[in-house]
Amino acid sequence: MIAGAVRLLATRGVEGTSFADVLAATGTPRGSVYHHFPGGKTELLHAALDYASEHALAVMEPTRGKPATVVVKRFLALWRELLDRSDLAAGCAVLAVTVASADATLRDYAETICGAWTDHLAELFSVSGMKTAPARQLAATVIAATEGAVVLCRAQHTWEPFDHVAATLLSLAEPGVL
Amino acid sequence: MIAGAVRLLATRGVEGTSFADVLAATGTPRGSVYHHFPGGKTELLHAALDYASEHALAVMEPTRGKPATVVVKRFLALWRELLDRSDLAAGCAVLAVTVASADATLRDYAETICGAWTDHLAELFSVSGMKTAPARQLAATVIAATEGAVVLCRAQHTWEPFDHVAATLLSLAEPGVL
DNA sequence: GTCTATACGAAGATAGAC
DNA sequence: GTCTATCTTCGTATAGAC
Repeated sequence: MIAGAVRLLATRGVEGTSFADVLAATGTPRGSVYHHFPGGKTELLHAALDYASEHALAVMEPTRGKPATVVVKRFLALWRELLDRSDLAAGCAVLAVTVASADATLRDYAETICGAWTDHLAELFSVSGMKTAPARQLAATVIAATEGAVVLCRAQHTWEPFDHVAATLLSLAEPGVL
Repeated sequence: MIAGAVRLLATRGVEGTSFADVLAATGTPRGSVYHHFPGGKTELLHAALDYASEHALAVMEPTRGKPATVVVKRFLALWRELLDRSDLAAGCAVLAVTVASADATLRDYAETICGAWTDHLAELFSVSGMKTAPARQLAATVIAATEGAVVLCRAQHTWEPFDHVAATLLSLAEPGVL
């Protein structure tokens, strides 16, 4: 059910992710929603963000110690898979909450996740040999450009933005560029 | 009223932009909404997207013939102003529609706008002396990274992502890099 | 735990008076 | 043109039976 919420969040946004939709999409019994999520929709979306965030962090982790280009490649692959599986319809659940949630608690949690992603990516770059400042710059650029590319691909129904951004980011991750 | 809709769209998303909110934010009389916008909310948001798109294109235009770094600087300034005026709360109206609109007509219009932005930016880079392929790659990267940076700044309440991305994009726009 | 039924509010849209 | 009143739909949340 949490995974279903993530999927809906990523494709239709916060307001498009109603309980009815989540239930219909996952086949979950209706009567037990507030049994499992006493906090209602906020709690469900909170769990969904958590799930999405952990998944992303877990995917990045095995690249620890590898060159920066490998880290970037793995990060790009994560999002390429998302776009591919959804036929360019799904995006980032965290971004969806950031730009369209009325709930300040949820937006704050999205803030935490974004910060964690940046820190994690920057640390992976540091371990791979980059100095702290360029590592943080590269991390911010990679996350921003990738998130933006995903949105553009969804809008334009084309892989072109993603391919262009991927090429650019990989060249930026080459040793000595930043 | 259209400008008010753009503002709400950029800060709260599609579902957060109710007629009541737009009216309250702009002081428009309530009874005449469907007089001016017979198509209802869809028509209002359509007009809002149009307005936002034209504004962006108009801001870019005076950089025609200037070096690519100047074009990028002006584009970045456009978004820096938006973030600054809203204290890191507002974002891109077109992006908001792309990620959270149930209306396929609106999403399609957002697609058109994204395409127009990319084409326009790529043409400015071409005029400034870049070859077609790198011009398109730089255009896609600039738009994606900037849009992503705006979202991250909103999420984290920090200018850090934007500053990092701005520095990276400016170095990418230097002659001969791409 | 899971169900049905229902209360409650929000928001889009329409009708008709002025 | 602008207003008020109202209809309708939808989504969250609760109550209570099984």
